[in-house]
Amino acid sequence: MKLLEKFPVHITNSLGGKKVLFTPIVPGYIGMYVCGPTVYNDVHLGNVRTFMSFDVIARYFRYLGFKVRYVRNITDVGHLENDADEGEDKIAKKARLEQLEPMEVVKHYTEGFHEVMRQFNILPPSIEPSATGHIIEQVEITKNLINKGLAYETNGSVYFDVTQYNKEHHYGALSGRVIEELMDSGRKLDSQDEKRNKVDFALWKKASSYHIMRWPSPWGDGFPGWHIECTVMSTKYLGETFDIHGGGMDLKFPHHECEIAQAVGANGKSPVNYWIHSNMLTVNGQKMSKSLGNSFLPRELFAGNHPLLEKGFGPMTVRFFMLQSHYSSTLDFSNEALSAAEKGFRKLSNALGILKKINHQGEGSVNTAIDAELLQLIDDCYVNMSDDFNTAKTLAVLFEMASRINDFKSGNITLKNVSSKTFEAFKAAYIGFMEEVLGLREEEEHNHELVKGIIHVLIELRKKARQDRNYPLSDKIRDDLKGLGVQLMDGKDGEMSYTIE
RNA sequence: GGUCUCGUGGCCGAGUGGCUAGGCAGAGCUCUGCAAAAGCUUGUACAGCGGUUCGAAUCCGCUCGAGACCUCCA
Repeated sequence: MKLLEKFPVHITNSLGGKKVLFTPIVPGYIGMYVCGPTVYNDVHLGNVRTFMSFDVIARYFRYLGFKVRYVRNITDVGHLENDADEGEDKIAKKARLEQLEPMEVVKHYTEGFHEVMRQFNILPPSIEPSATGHIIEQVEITKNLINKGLAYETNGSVYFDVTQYNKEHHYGALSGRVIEELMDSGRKLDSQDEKRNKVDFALWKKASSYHIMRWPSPWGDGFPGWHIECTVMSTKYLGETFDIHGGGMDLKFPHHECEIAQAVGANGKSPVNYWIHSNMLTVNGQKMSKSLGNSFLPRELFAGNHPLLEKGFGPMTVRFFMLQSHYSSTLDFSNEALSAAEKGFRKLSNALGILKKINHQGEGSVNTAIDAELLQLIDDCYVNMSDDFNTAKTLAVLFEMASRINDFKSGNITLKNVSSKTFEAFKAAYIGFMEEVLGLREEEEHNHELVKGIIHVLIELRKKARQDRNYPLSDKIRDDLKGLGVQLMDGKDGEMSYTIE
């Protein structure tokens, strides 16, 4: 745990709202739970941002040497359209609309979700449990809460008694809500006859005769409420109290507040030590969301097939773009910002390619000032990441490192003046922070081998033309290729490289 | 209506009491047959008003503006 001692991690804990030193329950191990997607629709880029934020957090902890158990669920039942009695499960609704079995809907969108995660280089969690796989546990905890007097059954449905809970505990600690205000504010819901108080929320819902997703329970056929699945799955795999719980800011209330109430009610202890909430992706200042209809889908982004986009952007460009802001800030999505990100990312990516080809050739007289600067840059990466996962500042350091890499290449810095130990550490750090921590790799070449072969033929022809000083021809080759999105770059000694848009 | 967050230069976006964020775009220069890439130099900023302080983008108050949550949402 040397790295952790040198660069102790500080996290802004949503519970309390302060930046605090992170201390795991068991030294060297971290249990982390993040609310996953409800698989009733395509994931959009706002969803992607959240999973990317926690991907980087898990990656960094692992880079520091922690063993991380990362649990991210799949919500495949129990997500109500609203909290009223007529609330319909999202999966069931989608299935009805599309004339599909609910599990067909779940399968389809789960696979789509995984594909998107793969495209953005978001690593899979250690465990990916689904709500339908934990019906028994959800029934058990509901029974437990009834026995403790914290839940009640009405007409085949079971509700959590928030007012009762609040007598001994504090409902609203995470979100800063005051129960009295919740009682008499907010919009009115249609039918709440079944609930004792409007703040109560469903643990189990009775399935109406036409409802297609249903399981037997002590209260008749029904299906679980939304909040209970996360309580069950997080504590089952991570323990009654675990280190980190993450999710989007919009889940803070009521979802995460309810999770706390359920866990405290059932187990008598606070479930989570550190709550982390990632902020929203906005479009023209407004939250990107399915209900607002301003979502960007990944495939629209890649193809540039969206009214607000002038062209397509690769997933790594988007990843870089998102990591340029802090996870806790809103980030505005626009064509212009993405174009800037594309060029910025190319710079880092080029440097990565260059660095991988450079090897230290034995030292001469070491310049201690340069050596010290390079070592400082490595430390800066750790310091910034340990400071509440500040990817924006870390990227600024990586840009500085990229400049040094170009210095190595151009000879502005002679490698002989750098100790081999420092160089190897620098190389490992740049590659490590780029690829392992931030998950930035070179944009996937979707080009055919044939295309690459043809480009190389043209490069050879152009080389010949240049040797013959036939510049009109060599320029035509270069310009025509540029028109197709292939940028040739002449290096020293006839060396040639190219980038493809 | 209640609770909360935010307002940084042409654009995006870090930063929380004094010390260059960074990227993109712009200007000049170097290198190059010309480009591109790379390097060097460079300008523009902290919504407004008032207060605390030796000193505030950073703390406090007010005003204006934007957004989020209070209903499903990452």
